[in-house]
Amino acid sequence: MRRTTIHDVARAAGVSVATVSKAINGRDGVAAATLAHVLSVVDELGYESSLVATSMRRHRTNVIGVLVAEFEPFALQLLSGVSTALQGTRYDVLAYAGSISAGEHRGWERRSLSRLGGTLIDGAIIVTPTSTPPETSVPIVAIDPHAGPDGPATVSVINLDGARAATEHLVSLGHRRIAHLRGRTDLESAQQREKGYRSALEDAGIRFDPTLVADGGYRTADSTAGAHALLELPEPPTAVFAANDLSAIEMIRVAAEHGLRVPDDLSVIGFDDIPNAAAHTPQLTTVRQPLPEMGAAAVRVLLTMLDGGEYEHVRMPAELVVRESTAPPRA
Amino acid sequence: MRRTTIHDVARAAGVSVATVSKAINGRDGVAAATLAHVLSVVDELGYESSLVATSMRRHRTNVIGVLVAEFEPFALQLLSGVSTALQGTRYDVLAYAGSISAGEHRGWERRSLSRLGGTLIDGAIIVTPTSTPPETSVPIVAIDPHAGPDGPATVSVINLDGARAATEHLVSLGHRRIAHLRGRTDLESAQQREKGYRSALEDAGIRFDPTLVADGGYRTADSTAGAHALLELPEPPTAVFAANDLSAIEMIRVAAEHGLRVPDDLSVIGFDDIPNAAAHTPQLTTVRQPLPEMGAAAVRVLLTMLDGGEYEHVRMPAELVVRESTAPPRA
DNA sequence: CTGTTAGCGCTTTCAT
DNA sequence: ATGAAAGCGCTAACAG
Repeated sequence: MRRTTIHDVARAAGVSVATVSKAINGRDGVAAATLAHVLSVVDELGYESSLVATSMRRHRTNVIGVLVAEFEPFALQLLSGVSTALQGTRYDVLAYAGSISAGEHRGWERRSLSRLGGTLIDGAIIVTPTSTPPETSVPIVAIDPHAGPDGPATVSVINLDGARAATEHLVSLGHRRIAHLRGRTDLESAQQREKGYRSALEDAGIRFDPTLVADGGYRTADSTAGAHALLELPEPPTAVFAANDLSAIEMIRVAAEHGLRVPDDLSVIGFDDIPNAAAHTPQLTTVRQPLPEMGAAAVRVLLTMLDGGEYEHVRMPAELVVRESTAPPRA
Repeated sequence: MRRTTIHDVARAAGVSVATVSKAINGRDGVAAATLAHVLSVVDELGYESSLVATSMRRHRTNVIGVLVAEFEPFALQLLSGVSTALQGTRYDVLAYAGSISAGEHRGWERRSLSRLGGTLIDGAIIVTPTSTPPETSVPIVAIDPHAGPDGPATVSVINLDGARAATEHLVSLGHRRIAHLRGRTDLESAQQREKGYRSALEDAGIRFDPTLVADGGYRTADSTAGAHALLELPEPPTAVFAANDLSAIEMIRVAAEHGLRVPDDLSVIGFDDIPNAAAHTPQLTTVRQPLPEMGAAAVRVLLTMLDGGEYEHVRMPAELVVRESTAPPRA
């Protein structure tokens, strides 16, 4: 079954494809009678122009791309905000997970951008890119940007303050041996969170112990080893600040494997406040990022850029949310 | 800044575009030396072929489309499952919310399908379509299908049993005046859930009262009026079975406006078990749909179809999850 | 082994 | 007011 093309419409209406194109796009130079007739045929045949073909000729599609490495909860929440913010505008959203078939994780955003940009999408919102995107054919804004030299537009939370708040919360509960399961170290967010952790320790007069920092990479699977390592330390921590909720949840799972209960035997705090954080047992204490709002902010910046406006760096506050996974250390 | 095209590569490498194309796609008929040279230029220039242009010529893109009306939690969870299931295959995922700019909700899937199908995506997974999709140029599978005559492939939960379980749960707590905030009545799922509700009432010897059924439409905004109507009845219900979690949550919000607390003054049960259900206060009692698994099932069916296999109707069990939003009626 | 050519579905000058 | 033709970036015959 072949799709209906503009040629089919033209043939059925007894006019040329050029006329059909004009009729559909409201260009003038079409007689009222012809217009009505063509549109009725379009309707009858259920014709819709191919996004691909249109995109190729006209260099504008009215679709915004959200480029992600994979559809994990963080990206999904952002997407939800982006989608809501785009209601009532002339733009549709298209979300693309470009690293799935590629296998290769690094550089996925460049690949996606090259494949979609300039055609198909008018602008892109890139989530957690693995590098600072190069000058591209379309405007882009990065959410949770790479740590390299500042690319144009970014939206992120004030990670340093968020991490400080998390660590201070643990300190205030009486913990002294506080570990950090860190994030994807190529991202600015992970670097800032580690920095916030260290600075809060310092302020509390706690000596920084490098053996208490393990890699989590922001992903469940990448956190397992680090979580084990932390708990198998000769002198294990009584609390851990995980760089995001996914690794916090994995931390808790691994702790259970070691016979440790949270928060009784170990306090765990995360970062992000994905929907799963509050749904988890125990409910996760975390630092909330206003994900939908960040998505909306990215849309705002991007639309401004598409209208020829200036780019911007948006920073939003992160907020400590105390729930059940943190408690004072055992006596 | 223009995007790098195959012409740029050809020029830089001093060969024709045809040769570049062959080199990139591993076709034979290219000398080893030429191949190496071309690939090095490709690398240097950071060239990636345009998905759009490729799609137009070759009628295959290795991308699967997930078509949704909007990115709400239900679709997002499904997307997550789809994405995971596609790992390790040669397919990428592209999610498209086609009704955003259109404004018009009805028929969004036909529009999306026409715009993307045949080009851009090799197959589509359509979430809650507003009609039975017509024979199309690409294989499709519908999740939570329309109630019309069966289109080819579908994936859904056994809604009737799920709804019965929900209603029976309410009955077993001692409720007799049980309302139903129903879903999008054009969907099979909503019809089956209402049917399950009525059949469970009947089995319990409770006379069906049509004034206890209000419209919710599966969306927060569409549930508000129905929720109010139910509570303003001369003889209001003591429990309500909301057709999905979004409307259950709205039901609870409206109840609070009426000074009613859940579950003390009113029991509310939802359907779906979106992440927010467990995160809500009070935690929502609901009927769980295995959303990620359903997404994965849809992928499996679609890949089979893409390989020339037969379509299938997958039905999965729904499971009652008792949490905090239901309790016995007040004495 | 390499290049020339046609054409995917559409929009846009430019003739008529 | 209408249509013929060129061309967006690419691939697949086909010639050389």
